Amino acid sequence: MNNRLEEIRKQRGIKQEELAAALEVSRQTIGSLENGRYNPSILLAFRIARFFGMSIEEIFIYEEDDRV
Amino acid sequence: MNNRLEEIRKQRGIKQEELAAALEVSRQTIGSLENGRYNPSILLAFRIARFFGMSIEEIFIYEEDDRV
DNA sequence: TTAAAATGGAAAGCAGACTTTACATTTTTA
DNA sequence: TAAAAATGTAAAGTCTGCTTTCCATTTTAA
Repeated sequence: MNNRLEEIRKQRGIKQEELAAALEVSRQTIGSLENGRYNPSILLAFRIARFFGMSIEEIFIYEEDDRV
Repeated sequence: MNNRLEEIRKQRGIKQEELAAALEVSRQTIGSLENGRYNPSILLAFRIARFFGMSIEEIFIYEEDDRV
């Protein structure tokens, strides 16, 4: 799964650390998501989407062959 | 987090086992989601939403105090 | 109303999401 | 250009999502 996290975060002019604080997760979690090391839990995805005022689908890009 | 899985599945007149097969997960996974034993991964949430032709937000109901 | 089908749910095991700690590299600023 | 700030990334640990197996309970159908 791809995502537009880094792009959206930079549009808003905020740092990984600030986003992490706002979402109450670690900075490493944000970095790991931005660099595709893993996918967010659905709860974190909701919190990210809500923080940016967007839908999950606008931020996280599901690809047909993504397996559970 | 709440969800409308059971309601939507029954609207479509399909069984847990059929939904499980369509999504390529186990029947127990569907039952566990419907009964709130755990939340889906974001990949499974995407697959469920796509299967029903709905958005994740229409099926899974995030509540403000849900923590990661 | 009994047999079959559907659902509920537990246990053990594996993989992935997230944490903290720690250090290296890159980018920004003075 | 040197110091400071921001980001990359790894390791070990915990917790949760999902699996398979198994059995009990509820619902449907003959």
